[in-house]
Amino acid sequence: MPEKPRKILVTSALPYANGSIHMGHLVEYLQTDIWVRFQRLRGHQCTYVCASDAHGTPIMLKARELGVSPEALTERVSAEFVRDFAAFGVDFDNYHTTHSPENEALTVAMYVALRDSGDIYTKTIRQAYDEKEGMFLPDRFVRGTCPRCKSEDQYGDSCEVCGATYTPADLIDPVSVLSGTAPVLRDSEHYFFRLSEYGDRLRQWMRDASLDRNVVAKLEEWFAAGLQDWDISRDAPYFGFRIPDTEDKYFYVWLDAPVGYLASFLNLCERRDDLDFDEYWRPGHDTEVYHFIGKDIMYFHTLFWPAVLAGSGHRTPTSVFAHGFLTINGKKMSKSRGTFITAQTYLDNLDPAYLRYYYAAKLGPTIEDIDLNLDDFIARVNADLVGKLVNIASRCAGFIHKKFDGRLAEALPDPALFAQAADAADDIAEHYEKREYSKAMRRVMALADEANRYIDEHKPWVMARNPEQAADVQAVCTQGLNLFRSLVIYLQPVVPMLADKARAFLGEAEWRWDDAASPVLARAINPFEPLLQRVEPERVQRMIEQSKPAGGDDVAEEKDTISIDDFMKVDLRIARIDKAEAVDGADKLLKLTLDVGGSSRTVFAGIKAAYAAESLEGRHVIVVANLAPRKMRFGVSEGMVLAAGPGGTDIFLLSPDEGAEAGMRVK
RNA sequence: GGUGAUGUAGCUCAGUUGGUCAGAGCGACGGACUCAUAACCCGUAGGUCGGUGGUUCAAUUCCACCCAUCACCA
Repeated sequence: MPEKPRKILVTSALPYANGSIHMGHLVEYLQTDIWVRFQRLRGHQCTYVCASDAHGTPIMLKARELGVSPEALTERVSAEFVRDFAAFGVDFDNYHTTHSPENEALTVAMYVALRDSGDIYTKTIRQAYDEKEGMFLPDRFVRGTCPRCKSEDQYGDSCEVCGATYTPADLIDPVSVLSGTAPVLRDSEHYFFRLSEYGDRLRQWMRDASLDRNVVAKLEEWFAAGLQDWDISRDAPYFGFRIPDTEDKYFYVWLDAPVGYLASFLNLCERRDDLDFDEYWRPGHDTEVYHFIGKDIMYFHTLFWPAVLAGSGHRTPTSVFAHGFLTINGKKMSKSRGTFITAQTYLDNLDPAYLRYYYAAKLGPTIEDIDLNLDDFIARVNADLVGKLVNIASRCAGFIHKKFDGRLAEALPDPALFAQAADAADDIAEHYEKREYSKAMRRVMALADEANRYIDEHKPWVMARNPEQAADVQAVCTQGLNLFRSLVIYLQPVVPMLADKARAFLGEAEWRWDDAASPVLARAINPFEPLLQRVEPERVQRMIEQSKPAGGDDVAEEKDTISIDDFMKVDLRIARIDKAEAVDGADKLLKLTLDVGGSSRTVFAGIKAAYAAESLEGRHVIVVANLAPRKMRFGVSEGMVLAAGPGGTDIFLLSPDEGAEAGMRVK
């Protein structure tokens, strides 16, 4: 089934050069790298490029804070990225930066093409401006009180409490996070890209790209909402590329970031005779281009990016592959829990092969999130990789060396069993191709079970006691080692470092995918050395400890613990229930009228299943008095009464001891 | 709030165009073995397939609503 060699260009999203690579980033780079290595193993020309995303306000400000130039900052961070990626075996053909001459030339050229074809126009918009800092503020750099639910200290684009979306101008008491001063609104001319003109072309592209079902659903949603034109400019000061024919307008970082894919590739083409830029980026060629991204940046990669490419005379991506987010032990990564694990901290404690295998064992082609459960991680890696796979070689190699001078038998005793493993190649390849890595891993491990069962059934250690059966011992172990070899070839894209060691042990040169179908026989192999150590739980524990913040400062911002000041923000009061009544049409709610020391207020509480309304009147409870009012279907709730319990009929209201009076503060 | 996704044995996950579909691996328990990094092999474990209604001869699989978790809202 050898296919015609394909020419494939693959990218991973460009990491933003203001932090460290962590476990979450690695999901994407490892998913991509596995796919790339698989394609190469199959004999295709697969080129993998990436770059640091170096522009934008956050990097500019971080550099300023550190007292260095943005260039110096991003260069330093990029060097760390390169080191981390290399350690995890991420095999880029090129790693570049968006702050490069190639990228500037390409970005400007694409902009000019779009402008000349009428896809760019200018419009004056009104935006938050920090007069003290002398700059316009991105939405996230303004904080204030949510106009809808009145929650304090919310971002300028949306409220984390009630989910409302708005603009910084809508905030009550807005404050610039840079200077602490109140921003003013100021007019500025911005450049817009006519995305709205690209609806039909994008729909067509969506159909051609055979995107994941969930990605299509998301796109349909956006189409239904109507495509809006895209603001591609930012005012100085800004770290980025200046827009031609302007003095103080810069390209928005999200315009030049994806161009970085082209720039990195162009930079590589300048060094490689076998790669032609136009063959991959101009229409009409038989090459393939794939972008691996996280689901959070689908908007940019499935709408803006294909439109910008098409509008500037380039080809559109063959497809875009989106993955989900990583949780650790079922929760978002958290510094205080020690699950904000950087690549470096992982490497200080554990073998990258573990993580590559574990991610592969959990990854599928969808945008579903995956969970790194550390107990499962230890069990899975040890059971599958060490207990099953490596064990096959380990239990056969000894006999071959001790009894047969390291020489394999002339023939396989059970060709059918070997064929079974060899025949799985197509299925496994298809799984890899479709990014169904978890299915591929399952299949390989099932074959490993077969191999172990085979050895167990033939018991070479028993036959070894009988000199007449020597040939059988050699044959059985040769069979086992060949099964092992085929499986390792299948796993090479996932655990290349393990495969390299196995290949050295078997004394072979480079492997191709098809080599899994033909056994190695009648030749000497090298002494067996442990190919992979078991995961030591203590190491995992240490990694967690090392990932926890050293001081107490960082803990507070993690929200797992709060300061006394945070607690004092909560105004807890004793309240007397004056009236309690069932709410018409609500299954769980009781409407409570509370006396909170002179003032009266209404609170809806979901305690109907646990308390009869009449039984409550007159009793004292504890209420959160300064909770933002919340509009409910049956009226506005002006607080919350405290209760414990799992819910349903098991709800238990908190009461003060005798003597407490309505209105007293709880602290 | 709107939209989308997810919720299956202790853990991680398969699976069903509705009827041997209630599964795998790990863990646990029992047994066997000793070649192997206490690995491997055999067997057992009975989870109302998030909840409540509905459609149907039949629903975990279809529909509605609800709950929980997550994401997106340029």
